[in-house]
Amino acid sequence: MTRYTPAEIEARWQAAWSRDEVFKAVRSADKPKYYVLEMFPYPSGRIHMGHVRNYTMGDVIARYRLATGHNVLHPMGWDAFGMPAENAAMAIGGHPKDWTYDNIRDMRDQMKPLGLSIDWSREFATCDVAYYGQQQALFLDFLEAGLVYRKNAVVNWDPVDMTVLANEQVEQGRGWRSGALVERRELTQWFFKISDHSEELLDALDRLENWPAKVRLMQENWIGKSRGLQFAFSTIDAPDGHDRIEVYTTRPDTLLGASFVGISPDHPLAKVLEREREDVAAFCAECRKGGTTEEAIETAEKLGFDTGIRVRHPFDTAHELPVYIANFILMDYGTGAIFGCPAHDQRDFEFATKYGLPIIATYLPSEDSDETLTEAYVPAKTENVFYNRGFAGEPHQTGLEGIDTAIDFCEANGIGQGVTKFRLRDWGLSRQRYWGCPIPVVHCDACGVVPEKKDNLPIELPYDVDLSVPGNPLDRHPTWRDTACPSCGKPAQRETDTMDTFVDSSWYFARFTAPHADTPTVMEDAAYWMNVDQYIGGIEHAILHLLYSRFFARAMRITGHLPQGTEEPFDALFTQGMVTHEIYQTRDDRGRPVYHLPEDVTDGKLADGTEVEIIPSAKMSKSKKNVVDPINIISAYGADTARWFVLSDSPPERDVEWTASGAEAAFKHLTRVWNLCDRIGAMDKRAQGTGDAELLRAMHVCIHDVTMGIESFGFNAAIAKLYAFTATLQKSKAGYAAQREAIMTLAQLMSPMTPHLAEDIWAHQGGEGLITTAPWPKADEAMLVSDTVTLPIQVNGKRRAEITVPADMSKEEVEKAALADQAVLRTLDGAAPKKIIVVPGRIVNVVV
RNA sequence: GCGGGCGUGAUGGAAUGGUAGACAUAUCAGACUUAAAAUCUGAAGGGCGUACGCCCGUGUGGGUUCGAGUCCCACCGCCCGCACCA
Repeated sequence: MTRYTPAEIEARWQAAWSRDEVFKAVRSADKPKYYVLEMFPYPSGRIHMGHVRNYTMGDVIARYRLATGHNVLHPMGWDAFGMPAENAAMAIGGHPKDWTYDNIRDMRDQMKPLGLSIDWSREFATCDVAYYGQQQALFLDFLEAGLVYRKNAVVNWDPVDMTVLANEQVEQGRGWRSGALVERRELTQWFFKISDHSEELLDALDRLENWPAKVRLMQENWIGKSRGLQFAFSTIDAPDGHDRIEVYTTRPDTLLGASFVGISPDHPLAKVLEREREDVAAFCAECRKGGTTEEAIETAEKLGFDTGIRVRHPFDTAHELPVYIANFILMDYGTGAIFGCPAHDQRDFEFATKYGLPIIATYLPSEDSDETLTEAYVPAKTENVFYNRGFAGEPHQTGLEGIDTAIDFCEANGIGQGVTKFRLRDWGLSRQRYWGCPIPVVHCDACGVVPEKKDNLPIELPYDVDLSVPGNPLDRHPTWRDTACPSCGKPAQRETDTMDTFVDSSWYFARFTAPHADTPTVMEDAAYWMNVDQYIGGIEHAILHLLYSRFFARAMRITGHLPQGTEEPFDALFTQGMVTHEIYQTRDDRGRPVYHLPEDVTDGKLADGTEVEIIPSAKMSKSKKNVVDPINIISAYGADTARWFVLSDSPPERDVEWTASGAEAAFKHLTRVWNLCDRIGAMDKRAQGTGDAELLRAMHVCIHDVTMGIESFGFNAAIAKLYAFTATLQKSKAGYAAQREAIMTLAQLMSPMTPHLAEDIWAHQGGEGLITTAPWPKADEAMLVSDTVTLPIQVNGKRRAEITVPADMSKEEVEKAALADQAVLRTLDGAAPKKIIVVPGRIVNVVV
């Protein structure tokens, strides 16, 4: 008897796969292709259990597809640009580039022992010059196609770090790193014209049948289509050129309830007034404090400033409304101006109450409702209401009908037109950062903004930078910034902004199809491998990354970098849950929590006997000390155990709790299977036994169940079936031939999850070649049904008995047998059955 | 506020409208052992009963159905996404 030694087994089989290049993806016409992709990692330096779960799921799919005769592409790379590298360089010295490549090396070393079926020859990092140089080429093509442009935009500006911050990087109005109060600042930035594709990106969501409905819905909300009316108020006493104020509303049916007009502090009219009047300038300055985040806006007090300007109501020119500058109106949504209807909008209601403006209802719950409102009346648009100030259509109609008829009425009377607007804004890609892809343009005094020549690409990041001073080191670089204008050749300056790291991850999936090409993609390769058949990653990327990638695929198709039909690059998407762990906590003398590592806690106690408080499972986090390092698990139990565990217990889309006992159990089970293989291998080869047929039937049922499980992402259920079949095999008294067939099939069914153990069993039983490339077992339909079935018998829907009958028995015969059953007769107690329902192979229900 | 999801033993969770609780953890009992660990075997939703068995049971209340964890309606609770969006 030998022992299960994963460390030895796993190294051996990984070497064998590598030697035979079984995972190398090569274009071939004789097999269907299958592209499996997991969202590539940021090279933080350590892999964590979440990575293990994500890549194991992808690996199960990839290995299963390999076994079912597909030509599989399963690549891996690194999302390697970004702020952590700069922060690390600033905190501990060193260079972002060195830090990043060291981390990539470390993480690759930690990942390889997992035995993933990855074609490592396709590996790249987004910070490789070869990658971002091609990204620059894409940028130039996008620029030429009008998919990128420059404009002024309001951004979060950190005055200490001297950089733009993303909304996610602003906490309570302060820069997350510097702690400085964030300012709103207007800068000239590069934008992708994603909003031109709003309609398309929205409509195409319906075709993504194999995406989670949740993700599609989140994208739908994010794109945010709305239909409304755009029209203008004519002004009184306004500065020249502002005799009209354009507004947009989704509730034109409330037009008669308008009691004021509000404009954004960034509205052109506000800007004119700001220059002319000190009080307006002071108010606008006040509004500009604080960031642009939802959070900052949410907490800010609603402020208004009466400009003294008046506008005429379009329906009644004698009716004048005041024009306020208000801090809650955004310049980049709609027209940057609104009309306020306090009766039907809570925010307007509060504003009107604060500034003593009239509250005029245009619809009410019913004809006899009181017109004096104590709060805004905001019913669902689908609710039927009574229009007391309706101007279009019936007095009784729903909000939706009211809106439609109002738009029709206004259009017919020359007051504005119906307009569709989207919430989705253009994607600002400029970052005042060093560790990113340089934007390949040059600023020339004579020629303006000039795109670099493709021949001059890549525009490589300089290595010799000084990160000890805040701000973008590219701005201060002595020689890098200075260059010659690609157009006139005179001295000019490079753009020093780099691209948002989301750009890097928006096309990596396409680059994997030709990772070493000297063009961004190669048509034949992209045509062969695209689309990604199965994409797997976290729900946290439901909106931005996936939306940007969808846009990029379209942009790359337009610019000739992807073939037709790749507009939606991910055929199927799966969002997997996290790996969680309990938190162990005690309190110090001041009652503050002190966290303890799982390995320091035994039976709810510390080594010194102190009881710990156990906080329910939560995302693994260093600060809570509830992190389990995959490396430790692999060295203690092997990769197969780690892989088996993260797939078992919980459905893949849900979180799975890591427990020491669960990991232990996974290891014990794999040991049992290994011992079982050993035992069967030692059997007399001519040994006959009993129950061969039953064992093989159970085996075919298991093939069927596990295959279904893998195909439907029911990995936990598939594993449960494998446990059950292992128990059956363990107890079987079948002969050698049947047992050998059973253990080899078991190994095959386990091979996507525990590939190393599976290979070893295969080899041990004398299997031909590698189990990894052996064809997937097929369930014999004939073997799935047994000769007899046990049917439960219900009386009035309650289970009372069961009968065992031949599987092919007719309905009539089954009825007869059911009614003859002693337990049934007893329950019936002489009552005559009214009806008998026989569901063949399933159940019998007797109704009295 | 808008939108979505989820509520099943002590725990994680199974269950094409057809025997609720598969499989696993934790628990208990037994075998092996001087003993423990490991391993193996078995028990186990709650209640009543010696037993055959009976009653109750998938958040709560109703409905559809021969039959509901599953479908429909309402409510309660939890979780997630979006949101001064005009």
